[in-house]
Parts: sequence; structure tokens; C-alpha cells
Amino acid sequence: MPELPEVETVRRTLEAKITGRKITGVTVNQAASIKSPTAADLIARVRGMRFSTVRRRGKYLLIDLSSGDTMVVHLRMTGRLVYTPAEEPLPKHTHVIFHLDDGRELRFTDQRRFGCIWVMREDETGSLSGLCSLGPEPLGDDFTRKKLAQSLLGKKTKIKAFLLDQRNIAGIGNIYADEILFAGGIHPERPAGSLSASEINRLFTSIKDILHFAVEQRGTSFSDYVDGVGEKGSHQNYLKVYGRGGEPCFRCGTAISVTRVGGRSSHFCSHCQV
DNA sequence: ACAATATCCTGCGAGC
DNA sequence: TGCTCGCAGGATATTG
Repeated sequence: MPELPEVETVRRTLEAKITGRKITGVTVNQAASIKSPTAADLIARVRGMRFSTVRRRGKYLLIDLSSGDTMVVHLRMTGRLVYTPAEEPLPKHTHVIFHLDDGRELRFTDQRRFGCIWVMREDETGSLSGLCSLGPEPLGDDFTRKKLAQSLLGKKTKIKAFLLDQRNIAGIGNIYADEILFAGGIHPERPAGSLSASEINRLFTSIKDILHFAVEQRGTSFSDYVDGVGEKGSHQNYLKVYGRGGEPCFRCGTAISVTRVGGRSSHFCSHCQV
């Protein structure tokens, strides 16, 4: 599942490959993947343009074009954006293909069809719903201990649901929420506003440390995720709780619990997380 | 105002 | 063997 570390890895790998490449044409196999404008309008609008900067905000990729447009891509759960030689066979669920001037293609594939693409003027991206309401970037300088404490203040929602809400912090999904709460020793069902000062400190440090380490490991390839050149990450080898239901906690040996919190599966140690 | 649930979609494993 | 069912989950819409 692409979360911040995975999307950041896609951003880095794609930027190195597609910057300066010209789009010679676009094939749309699944028009529903394109949210705006229509598929026909998008094809006409990006043909002949070159990719410039590849940016990221939360789990959104923003790829600037030489025309002043920006292509916004959200991979959701099984989406992939991969730079591939044109002669390679098309994988199943290839919904959109950007043909490039170097004999390669940028392919958008998505088994579950939740991922989507928008093209709009760069100065209009700020009004895209979802993108415009994102909380701070957790690895950026503007995400501070103080800001985290303020956003937790008075919240009755469970801390797991708080972490998953992109309006609070941008980029955390189900895997990293569980890993962050384990690292911080905080039970996922604790009301967000009930955390003590020292727990907030631990949560803040865990958010930074876990996400930073996962980016270093080029993301978690638990099921579908690959980066912008089709390679898996290695962070799945370091998961402490996610996907480890029933297995012994690495810290205390207690079997890892799996329950549903905020409608999502949650993995935690009932002894280490209080 | 906030919180829990349904929705979208496909593949896979469990159970019969 | 082949069916059904539940589950996986990001974001949004809807219901409570």
C-alpha cells in the first residue's frame, strides 16, 4: 500500500528517469482512472509536453509539465506508476500509458482501480479536494512537537484513526500507523487527546523515525508496491507488528493482537502498548 | 460536530 | 474441483 515512504520512493525514482522527457502520445484503456479533464481532453492537453519537476505532497504525486500544467496522481492501494521499455509486455490492469520520446513508457497500472489521475493548471492544484486539506508533512520542518500536541488537544477519536486522517498529518497509512504506535508504546484505541506529554514526545519521535527509516529502505513491499522503475522496497523485513498477528512481540514475546480500529485492521502488542 | 459505516474494485485464501 | 464468503485498504459519502 503506497504510503508516504512508498510515494516518496516512486517520486525519487521517477524524477531521475522522466525529467525532460517528452510525451509523444497517451493511450487510455480505463477512462475512469482519469478524474479530470476527460480522457480525450487529457490526451490532447499533454501530448508534446515535457515532464519537469516530480513533487510529492502526502500520498499525492505532482508531476509538472512544460505547459504549466501539473499531473496529479494518487496510487491509492494497488496503483503503480512505472517507467518501462515500450517493448515489455503490458501487465494486466494497465489503464493509462504515456508514450515517451526515448522509446519508453510511463505506465499507470492498478489492479483495484482506486488510483486516479488529474491534469490541471499548476496554480489550480491547491484547490483539489483532498490535496488542499492535507495536514503537515511529517518529515518537514513545519511538523513540530508543538504542532502535534496542538492537533491532539481535546480530540476524542482513537489515536489510530487520528494518524490515518490525512487532515491531521499527511502520508501515514495503515502499515506505518501500526508501526509508529508500537514504536511509541501507545495502544491504538487510546483517545487522541488523552496522551501525556511524554507520550506525545514518543509519538512525535516515532513518526519521524519510522517514516525516515522506511524512506531509507525504499518503502514496504508487503503485497503490491513497487517503485517508479518496478523494484521492491525492503522495509517489509523490518515490520514489528503489521502482518504479525499471533506471532511473538520482538520486545516481550506476547502474541501480537489483531483487532479492527477505525474500520481498519490494527496490529499491536497488548503488553508493550498501553 | 464528530464518529462509525458503506462504497469503490480485484485477487486470494478459507471453508464447505 | 468449484463455489461462496470475507478480507485487504485510501479517501469520500452517507448514516448514526
